[in-house]
Amino acid sequence: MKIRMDVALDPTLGCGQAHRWHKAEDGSWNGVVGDRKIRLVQTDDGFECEGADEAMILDYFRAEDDLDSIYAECASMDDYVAKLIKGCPGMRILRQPHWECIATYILATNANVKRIGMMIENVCREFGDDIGGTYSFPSPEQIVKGCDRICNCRLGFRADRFVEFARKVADGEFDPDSLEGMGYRECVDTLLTIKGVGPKVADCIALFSYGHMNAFPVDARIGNVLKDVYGVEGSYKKLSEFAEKKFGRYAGYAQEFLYHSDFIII
DNA sequence: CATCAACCTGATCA
DNA sequence: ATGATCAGGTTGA
Repeated sequence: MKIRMDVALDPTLGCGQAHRWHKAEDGSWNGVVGDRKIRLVQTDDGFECEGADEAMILDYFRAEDDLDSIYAECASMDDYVAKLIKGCPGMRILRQPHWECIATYILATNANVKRIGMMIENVCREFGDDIGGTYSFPSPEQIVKGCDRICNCRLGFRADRFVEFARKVADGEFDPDSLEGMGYRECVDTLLTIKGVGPKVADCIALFSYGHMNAFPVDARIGNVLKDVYGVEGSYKKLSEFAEKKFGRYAGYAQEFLYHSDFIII
């Protein structure tokens, strides 16, 4: 199926916002979203897609976002970001499934990207369904049901938090869909009630799953950029407030460009 | 509210 | 080779 869209798959799927995509040697992108095994091939005006229906993939790529106007607004807020944008066109923020996004980001604490990906694959292999050479992201129920095997996933101190969250969702105590209509602040505050979700992870989830484009996750790397480029440092709250003022309602997009400023050729 | 050590594990570095 | 250090942070004191 052919999808027409202003998008560059490499920065969008390779930037680290989603963890289950892998670029094959032939240049195609293979990944799993929920229980769908998907293959994408970049074309001049979008991409070729196998494994997902059109509505699902348009939703996942936030097809309603007009990159030109978003980039123009980001660029108008800051010269440095403006330069980065020119060097990295077609980068889109995704809309990841809520449960999957929260669960995976609970694993993303104090570990490097490689290990995060490894933990996620372990979880999928252990609890998910075999969907032909790879595994679906497990449901909360699948995790709860097999939680005595969690040690096989090598999650370390994250294991308890991960299982506890799965149990809460399975029990209906926490409903990821219920955050849908919330504003940014309420969404983040609700996410912060989850054990294993702190301010940085909450912002990642708000941005990558609930569409709060003003969210600006501050991790170690972004902290360095803010210090080196803008001369600001301090608490999460302080940096976060600086970013909100500096980059405006699309701060999340600005964050993505700043995060990868090392790799973007200006 | 700000600060700080401890935390599983696997990779990297001395 | 073997031990120290570090990595998309969060928690609890």
